[in-house]
Formats: sequence, structure tokens, C-alpha cells
Amino acid sequence: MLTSRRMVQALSQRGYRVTGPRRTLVGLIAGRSVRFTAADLEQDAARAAPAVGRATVFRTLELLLSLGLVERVHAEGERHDAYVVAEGSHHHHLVCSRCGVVTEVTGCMVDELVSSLARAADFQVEGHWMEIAGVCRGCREAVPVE
Amino acid sequence: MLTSRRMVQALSQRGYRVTGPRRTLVGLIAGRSVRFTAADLEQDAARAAPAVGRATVFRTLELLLSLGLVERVHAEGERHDAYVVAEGSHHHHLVCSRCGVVTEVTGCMVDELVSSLARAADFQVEGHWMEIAGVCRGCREAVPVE
DNA sequence: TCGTAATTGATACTCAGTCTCAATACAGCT
DNA sequence: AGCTGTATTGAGACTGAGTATCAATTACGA
Repeated sequence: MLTSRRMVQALSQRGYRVTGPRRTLVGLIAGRSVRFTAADLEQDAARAAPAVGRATVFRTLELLLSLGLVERVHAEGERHDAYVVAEGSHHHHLVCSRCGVVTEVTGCMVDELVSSLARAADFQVEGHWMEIAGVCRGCREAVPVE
Repeated sequence: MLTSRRMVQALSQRGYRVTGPRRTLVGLIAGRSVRFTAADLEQDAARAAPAVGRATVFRTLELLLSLGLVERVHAEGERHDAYVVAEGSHHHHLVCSRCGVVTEVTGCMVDELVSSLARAADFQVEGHWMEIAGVCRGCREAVPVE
């Protein structure tokens, strides 16, 4: 799992300063298995450490994104970006529409599929992106909501 | 191809009124093979028929979306929703990052892949979504941009 | 033609995300 | 430990997509 400590290391190794706000935010992010938005994070940060500004939340997410420590997840129907902690290399997500838990799909055949489709269309791939929305087992078994 | 006429028919068949603004917008949308945003459409509409309001553009897109006549396409890095004319049943898109042309992928194995992944994770699928970004042949052969 | 309910446009509003800039504080150096 | 240069920060103004409101308009069935 991607711990707070390791995220901090990654920052300093790449020459970024390890500041208070970054520690706070990384601490709030690390180990999450549920997607979160900038607004979520801002709220949590406000509770944990009143002095983390909005701009910093966005900047830090941007930074972590560029370091590959988090990834963006787009959920149909949501109007703001959501993020998940990046657990490894490129992969795809199963996102539960009730609890927001993100399950990683690893070692799948998506990449092959993408390249064969692209070949057929004479298309030079720059990136691809797949997400599956649904209901996870836990939520299915839980009492139906109202 | 989904013509303007057919979109209008779809509206009236489902009990929606065929109004001037709707005719205008449908006319501007039908037959497009390039993704477009609400803002694009608003601009075109302003040129074609000065009196189509912003709210109506959004409302009409929403309506066409609900009728399955257009689909949302999300492009990484863009901050607003984009749309494409829906050409048939569920499918996936190859989106050219230079010219915006959307190529449909039909009869692919994505659906199977999705269900096998979901089965493995004990996940009840509500929907899935895949997009491939890249450069189409035409743009590759065009003169490189500055 | 008429009545009515759907639709529209103007406009105010919300809210995510960006930008700016002066103030702050990290980190390397002595 | 103290200094210094520069990355980073917070406050708050700003942008721009999308939504809500509401009175005025208009499609369309009777």
C-alpha cells in the first residue's frame, strides 16, 4: 500500500519541499481506498489543520497527479474531478456507485484490446481510459437504501 | 446517419414539442462527426439564430441525451462536457486529440471483457465506459503543428 | 380559434477550479 | 544554530460551465 511516508519520500526525492500542508494532505490521502474529490479533501483538511488553503489543495493534488501518486477518476454524472490513490502501474477501475470504493483491475487484457481496435482504425493511441460503474458486493448485501 | 429530420421525429414521437429553438439546435447537431461542447453549440446557434438562449442549449442537450440521440464524451484534460451524435447502440469511441473526430467502435469485445472483470470482483455492473484518445490518420499525415 | 401546459430567454446564481501576489518557511550552506 | 534564496503558501479575486427562477411566449390538441 502507498503509505504517507512513502509519498513524502517521493516528494523529497524529486526535489519538492516537504511542507506542513503537504504532509497534512498526504496524510489525509494515503491509504484511502475510496475515491475523493478536491472538495472532500479540503473539508477534511479544514478539520485536521485549519490553515490549509483551497489553492494548496488543488496544487497538491496536481503535484501528486504529476508524480503518479494519485489518479483522476471520472464518474458519470459528477461535475467535479475525483481522485484515487495510485496503487501501481496503469490500470482500470471498478467504482462502486454507492460507497465509492474503487477496486483496481490489474493484469487485464484492456491494453491489447485497445491496440487492436486502434490498429483497425489506423489510429495512433495516446492514451485510453476505462471505468466500470456498479455496485460492490458489500453494498448489494447491505440493507437497501430508503 | 442520424438526420435532423429523424431527431425531430424522435422528439415528437415521445411527446416533446417541436419548437423553433429545438429545430435550430437539432439542425446544428445532426450529422456531426466531431465532438462538440455546449459552448460550441451555443456559439453556432448564436450565429444561425440569434435568439436561442444559453439555458435552452443546455436543456436541449439534456433532452437529447435522455432520448439517446447524443452521448457524452469525456476528454481527459477538458473541463466541460463534450457530446457526440449517437449513431446507434452502446459503443465506444476513438477520439482524435487534434481534430476532435470521433470514430465509433462497434461490435467489439469490450462488453464481454467488462463482464468477466466484474464477475471476478463480484461486482454488479451498472455501466461501463471506455475511450481511446490519440491521433487519427488524417492528422498524422497533416503538417506537424508549430 | 382557443386554452393550457410545455417551453423559452434573460438573468441571477452556484461552485469547481485558476490566478495573483505579498508573506512565509523549507533546506542547503556555513 | 543562524542566514539566505527560492519554493510554497493563503487570501481572495476571478473565470466559466452549468443550474435555477420566473414571467412571457408558443406549440398543438380540442
